[in-house]
Amino acid sequence: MKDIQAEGPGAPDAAPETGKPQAQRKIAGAGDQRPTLKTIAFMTGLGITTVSKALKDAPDIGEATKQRVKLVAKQVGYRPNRAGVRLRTGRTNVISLILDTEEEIIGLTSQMIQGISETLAGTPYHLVLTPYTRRQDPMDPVRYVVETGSADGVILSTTRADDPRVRYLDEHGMPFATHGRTQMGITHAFHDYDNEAFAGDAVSLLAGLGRKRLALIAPPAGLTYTRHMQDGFLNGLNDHSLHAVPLTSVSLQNSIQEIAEAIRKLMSGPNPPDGIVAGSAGAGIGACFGAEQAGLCLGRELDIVSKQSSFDLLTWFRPGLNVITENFREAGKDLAAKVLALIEGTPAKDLQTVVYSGRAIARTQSDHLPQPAQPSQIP
Amino acid sequence: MKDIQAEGPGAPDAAPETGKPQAQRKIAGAGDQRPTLKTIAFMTGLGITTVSKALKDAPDIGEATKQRVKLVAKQVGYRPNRAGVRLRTGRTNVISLILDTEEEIIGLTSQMIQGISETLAGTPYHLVLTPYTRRQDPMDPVRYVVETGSADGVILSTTRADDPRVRYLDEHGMPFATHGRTQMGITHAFHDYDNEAFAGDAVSLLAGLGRKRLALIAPPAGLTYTRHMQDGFLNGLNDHSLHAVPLTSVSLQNSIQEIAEAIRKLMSGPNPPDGIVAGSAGAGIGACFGAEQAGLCLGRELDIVSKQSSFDLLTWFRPGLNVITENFREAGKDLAAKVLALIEGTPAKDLQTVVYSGRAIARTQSDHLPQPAQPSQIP
DNA sequence: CCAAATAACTGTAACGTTTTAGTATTTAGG
DNA sequence: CCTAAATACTAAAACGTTACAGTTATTTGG
Repeated sequence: MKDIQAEGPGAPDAAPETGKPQAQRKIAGAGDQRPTLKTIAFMTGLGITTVSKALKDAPDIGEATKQRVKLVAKQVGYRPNRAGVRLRTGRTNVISLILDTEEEIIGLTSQMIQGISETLAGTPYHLVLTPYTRRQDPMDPVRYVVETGSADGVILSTTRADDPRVRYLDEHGMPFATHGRTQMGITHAFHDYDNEAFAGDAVSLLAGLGRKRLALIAPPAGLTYTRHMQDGFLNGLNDHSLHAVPLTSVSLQNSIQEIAEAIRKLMSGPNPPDGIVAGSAGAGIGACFGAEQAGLCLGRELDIVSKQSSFDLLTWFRPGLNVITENFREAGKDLAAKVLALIEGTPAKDLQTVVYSGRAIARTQSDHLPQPAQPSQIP
Repeated sequence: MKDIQAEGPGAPDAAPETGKPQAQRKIAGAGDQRPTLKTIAFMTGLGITTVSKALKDAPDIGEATKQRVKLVAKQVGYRPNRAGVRLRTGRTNVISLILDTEEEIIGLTSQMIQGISETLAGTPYHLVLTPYTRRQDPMDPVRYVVETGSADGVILSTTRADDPRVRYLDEHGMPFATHGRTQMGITHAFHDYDNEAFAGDAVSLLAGLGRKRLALIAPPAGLTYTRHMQDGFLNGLNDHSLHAVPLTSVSLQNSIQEIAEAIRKLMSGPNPPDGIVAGSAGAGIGACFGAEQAGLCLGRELDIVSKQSSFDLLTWFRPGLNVITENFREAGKDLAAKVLALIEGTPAKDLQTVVYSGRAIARTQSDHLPQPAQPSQIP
């Protein structure tokens, strides 16, 4: 148990005020005189080294002394100076979250951050955001972190089956965990949602509703989970002897409007699907709009199964829109925990998780008062 | 112009590889041998001091020397060591974003982060997230940042009219900018959306649609913009001689479900409103659901005007749902710029902005194919 | 009783940077 | 020609921390 050492915004209570509220400071941002090891050394009459060791329970310090030092440290509200530690040890106490700011699976960013913060609270770790845009090379932020040593660990999102960032981080020995798997023969920590199961369940659900011709709004090509979701979808179709309606013009990356338009076209064209599996909340919404613009009624002419983030937006969105939830908050929580474990030496092979939230339940029209009373199940 | 000094993930291109890809490192996260001032000093045959000064264009270094030093620095990919700088100067090159993780005005977090990152790219600043939950004292993260001097500047969200965090930061001389104004006689940097104008416009729009009895889904009590929005709403009602329908059971803080339920009740009760102003996208969605559950049709029995974040979700959501956009990305961009300006010495009074996106346009039913062709304007 | 081992503590150096107070060398002023 | 000032450069110290190599006392064991 790091006791006093545990620093960070979520750490044990703040010290009683350091002193008087000093009006001016020499350097921006620094509270005037915060206690250092020297302060404690002076107060206890011990050497700086002794204090340092006592605080981290070194074996060659007397028990009584440790107690004394810790007491004083707590009293004066000692918090180790991050810059000092970092300079000396190279340890940054920083986890870097690298994210594609343009990607916005609705609640993803905030939920993920929330989860990560939850894990990091009470540890000395800070969360630093290292975003990049699509115009940049995705390698940029990764290289930056490694080259400048600006973090002890990294969390990656939007993972690709063959992801150069993963190779780079692995080669450079930087601890990292990815949201999503890879397929490149590198053993690394990851947290993934079982998109295959999701798609499979979605198909089963639609099959149960009597649907025969299904379309999938899939993630953009290249991401690992694109394959997973497609596999699950196709296997599901096979299992239930249903037909696929190809839809390649849009992916989850497209805007709601674009998806809506694509779905409208699809539904208005020849041989439209009677069931749609949407890989994200945005796609689900877009699909609804598109179907409506084509003059169709969800739950009657077609049903949709959509994924949504833990931010519960879709559940009550439309009848005929069935929802399976992926919990990004949990993902963030777990990813952070994995990175911390890596840093502490846990082997990556023990830090691989695939989760699945469980099956969705087909929702009936009765959940939606304003709709015509007509069961969505076609027996 | 900080040239070479400009560090950060968005900085000029990375150095050509430091050396061979070393497999093991002494300390996690550090690339093996990255160049320091000492390296450059050795290479140029100059003293460390000279190099340091040359890189920051000190006046007492010869022009030729500066050129030489900068060239070498660029060649070896020199990046100042953050810990060194921070230890020596107290400067962290960090901006801390303090946010209530439970608050989730749909795109807020990610949009804001995107904006902030945009400003910070190309500067040496990193963005550190310091979240807190409702169970904590909102002062905790603020105190933490000040006491540990862990940032050069702070961005606050969910600002209150009388906000102890603002007082604290001001008293301790920590540069900060708030998203939203305060009313406590402290001059500080802020970026605010003109919620009074928003509500006023929303009312005008509903008045133009012939609506007479309006309800407002307002922010939770205590936040500054709650007052603004209410004022705008009430003034608008006055101007158009409309009536207010009180709605106090829910605020923007409530979940979509809770809002939907409250609106359903409201619409089913005596004297229901025929127009609703929703202060956030979530509230707008909830209001739609609630109205539908009460068996009403948007655009016919009632109209709704909702705010939404720049993440364009509502525009095509329902007919009768009119949208006014608040751009959180711009807010983040501006807030970050303001904090940087503060750090560089710009007085806070010059860093106060209220923006307004402009009026919404009443949307007609014809935008929505599946709806009965019936104009939403009641002449 | 002395050597060796143990326990408890400490000084020095170093991490990379900037600031302070310099030292040479050249130029200008009288 | 000598002093004063300007120019170009630099060594040393310090920021707070930890690793390393000690240094005392005290205890053990032969």
